[in-house]
Amino acid sequence: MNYWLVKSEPFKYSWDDFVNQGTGVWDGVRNYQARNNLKAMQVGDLVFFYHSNEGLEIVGLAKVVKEAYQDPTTEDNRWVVVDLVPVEKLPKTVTLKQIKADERLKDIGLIKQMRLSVTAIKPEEFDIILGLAHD
DNA sequence: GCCAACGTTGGC
DNA sequence: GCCAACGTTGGC
Repeated sequence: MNYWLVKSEPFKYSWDDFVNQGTGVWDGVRNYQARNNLKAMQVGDLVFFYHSNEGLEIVGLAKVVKEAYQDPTTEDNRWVVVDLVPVEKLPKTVTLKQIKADERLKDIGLIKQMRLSVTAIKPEEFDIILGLAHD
Protein backbone atom coordinates (compact mmCIF):
# COMPACT_ATOMS: atom_id res chain seq x y z
CA MET A 1 0.00 0.00 0.00
CA ASN A 2 1.34 3.37 -1.04
CA TYR A 3 0.32 6.93 -0.46
CA TRP A 4 0.16 9.78 -2.94
CA LEU A 5 -0.79 13.37 -3.37
CA VAL A 6 -2.34 14.82 -6.50
CA LYS A 7 -2.84 18.46 -7.32
CA SER A 8 -5.68 20.06 -9.13
CA GLU A 9 -6.60 23.64 -9.83
CA PRO A 10 -10.03 23.94 -8.22
CA PHE A 11 -11.49 26.18 -10.93
CA LYS A 12 -10.63 23.43 -13.40
CA TYR A 13 -11.40 20.34 -11.36
CA SER A 14 -12.22 20.73 -7.70
CA TRP A 15 -12.83 18.26 -4.89
CA ASP A 16 -16.57 19.01 -5.18
CA ASP A 17 -16.51 18.26 -8.91
CA PHE A 18 -14.77 15.00 -8.06
CA VAL A 19 -17.37 14.06 -5.42
CA ASN A 20 -20.28 14.95 -7.73
CA GLN A 21 -18.77 12.86 -10.45
CA GLY A 22 -18.18 9.86 -8.19
CA THR A 23 -15.26 8.45 -10.13
CA GLY A 24 -12.45 10.69 -11.26
CA VAL A 25 -10.34 9.75 -14.24
CA TRP A 26 -7.01 11.38 -13.50
CA ASP A 27 -6.11 12.57 -16.99
CA GLY A 28 -3.94 15.23 -18.53
CA VAL A 29 -0.67 14.28 -16.85
CA ARG A 30 2.11 15.20 -19.30
CA ASN A 31 5.17 14.91 -17.14
CA TYR A 32 7.30 11.78 -17.00
CA GLN A 33 7.88 11.78 -13.28
CA ALA A 34 4.21 12.28 -12.56
CA ARG A 35 3.42 9.59 -15.12
CA ASN A 36 5.78 7.17 -13.42
CA ASN A 37 4.03 7.83 -10.14
CA LEU A 38 0.67 7.12 -11.76
CA LYS A 39 2.04 3.84 -13.07
CA ALA A 40 3.22 2.89 -9.61
CA MET A 41 -0.24 3.31 -8.09
CA GLN A 42 -2.09 0.20 -7.05
CA VAL A 43 -5.75 -0.43 -6.34
CA GLY A 44 -6.45 0.60 -2.75
CA ASP A 45 -3.65 3.17 -2.52
CA LEU A 46 -4.73 6.34 -0.74
CA VAL A 47 -4.38 9.70 -2.41
CA PHE A 48 -4.59 13.17 -0.95
CA PHE A 49 -6.38 15.72 -3.10
CA TYR A 50 -4.70 19.12 -3.08
CA HIS A 51 -6.02 22.40 -4.46
CA SER A 52 -3.31 24.42 -6.18
CA ASN A 53 -3.40 28.08 -7.19
CA GLU A 54 -6.57 28.68 -5.19
CA GLY A 55 -7.01 27.23 -1.75
CA LEU A 56 -3.50 25.84 -1.43
CA GLU A 57 -4.66 23.09 0.83
CA ILE A 58 -5.32 19.40 1.02
CA VAL A 59 -9.08 19.05 0.95
CA GLY A 60 -9.84 15.38 0.71
CA LEU A 61 -8.76 11.79 0.59
CA ALA A 62 -9.30 9.53 -2.39
CA LYS A 63 -8.37 6.01 -3.31
CA VAL A 64 -7.23 4.25 -6.43
CA VAL A 65 -9.86 1.96 -7.97
CA LYS A 66 -8.22 1.32 -11.32
CA GLU A 67 -4.55 1.14 -12.11
CA ALA A 68 -2.78 2.98 -14.92
CA TYR A 69 -4.17 2.61 -18.43
CA GLN A 70 -3.89 4.55 -21.69
CA ASP A 71 -4.94 8.19 -21.33
CA PRO A 72 -8.19 8.40 -23.34
CA THR A 73 -7.61 12.10 -24.02
CA THR A 74 -4.60 11.38 -26.24
CA GLU A 75 -3.43 8.91 -28.88
CA ASP A 76 0.04 9.17 -27.49
CA ASN A 77 0.69 5.92 -25.63
CA ARG A 78 3.31 7.48 -23.39
CA TRP A 79 0.57 8.87 -21.16
CA VAL A 80 -1.65 7.07 -18.70
CA VAL A 81 -4.48 7.77 -16.28
CA VAL A 82 -5.81 6.14 -13.12
CA ASP A 83 -9.34 6.09 -11.73
CA LEU A 84 -9.96 7.50 -8.28
CA VAL A 85 -12.99 7.62 -6.00
CA PRO A 86 -13.52 9.97 -3.04
CA VAL A 87 -13.00 8.46 0.41
CA GLU A 88 -13.65 11.43 2.68
CA LYS A 89 -13.59 15.17 2.78
CA LEU A 90 -11.08 16.10 5.44
CA PRO A 91 -12.78 17.39 8.62
CA LYS A 92 -10.16 20.13 8.59
CA THR A 93 -8.27 21.05 5.46
CA VAL A 94 -4.50 20.98 5.76
CA THR A 95 -2.97 24.09 4.26
CA LEU A 96 0.34 24.46 2.51
CA LYS A 97 1.24 26.91 5.26
CA GLN A 98 0.69 24.25 7.92
CA ILE A 99 2.71 21.74 5.96
CA LYS A 100 5.58 24.17 5.51
CA ALA A 101 5.47 25.06 9.19
CA ASP A 102 5.71 21.43 10.26
CA GLU A 103 9.29 20.31 10.73
CA ARG A 104 8.25 16.67 10.24
CA LEU A 105 6.94 17.41 6.75
CA LYS A 106 9.85 19.38 5.37
CA ASP A 107 10.92 16.61 3.00
CA ILE A 108 7.48 16.05 1.57
CA GLY A 109 7.29 15.85 -2.22
CA LEU A 110 4.75 18.64 -2.32
CA ILE A 111 7.40 21.07 -1.09
CA LYS A 112 10.56 19.53 -2.47
CA GLN A 113 9.13 19.17 -5.95
CA MET A 114 6.61 21.93 -6.03
CA ARG A 115 5.80 21.62 -9.70
CA LEU A 116 5.14 17.91 -9.78
CA SER A 117 1.41 17.21 -9.97
CA VAL A 118 1.57 13.65 -8.64
CA THR A 119 3.91 12.98 -5.73
CA ALA A 120 4.54 10.08 -3.38
CA ILE A 121 3.84 10.47 0.34
CA LYS A 122 5.68 8.49 2.99
CA PRO A 123 3.50 6.50 5.39
CA GLU A 124 4.65 8.64 8.32
CA GLU A 125 3.90 11.81 6.38
CA PHE A 126 0.51 10.41 5.53
CA ASP A 127 -0.22 9.80 9.22
CA ILE A 128 0.94 13.28 10.21
CA ILE A 129 -1.26 14.96 7.62
CA LEU A 130 -4.25 12.82 8.52
CA GLY A 131 -3.59 13.75 12.14
CA LEU A 132 -3.65 17.45 11.28
CA ALA A 133 -6.89 16.94 9.36
CA HIS A 134 -8.57 15.35 12.38
CA ASP A 135 -7.05 17.71 14.90
C1' DG B 1 0.20 39.55 -12.74
C1' DC B 2 4.88 38.56 -11.62
C1' DC B 3 8.57 35.63 -11.42
C1' DA B 4 11.32 31.57 -9.84
C1' DA B 5 11.80 26.80 -10.63
C1' DC B 6 12.19 23.48 -13.70
C1' DG B 7 10.98 20.43 -17.62
C1' DT B 8 11.28 20.21 -22.68
C1' DT B 9 12.92 21.31 -27.19
C1' DG B 10 16.07 22.03 -30.77
C1' DG B 11 20.42 23.80 -32.82
C1' DC B 12 24.99 22.77 -32.95
C1' DG C 1 25.21 15.14 -25.67
C1' DC C 2 25.43 19.96 -24.25
C1' DC C 3 23.09 24.02 -23.31
C1' DA C 4 20.37 28.15 -24.44
C1' DA C 5 15.75 29.35 -25.36
C1' DC C 6 11.32 28.66 -24.37
C1' DG C 7 6.99 27.20 -22.08
C1' DT C 8 4.47 25.89 -18.01
C1' DT C 9 3.43 25.55 -13.24
C1' DG C 10 2.23 27.43 -9.08
C1' DG C 11 3.22 30.34 -4.91
C1' DC C 12 3.00 34.90 -3.72
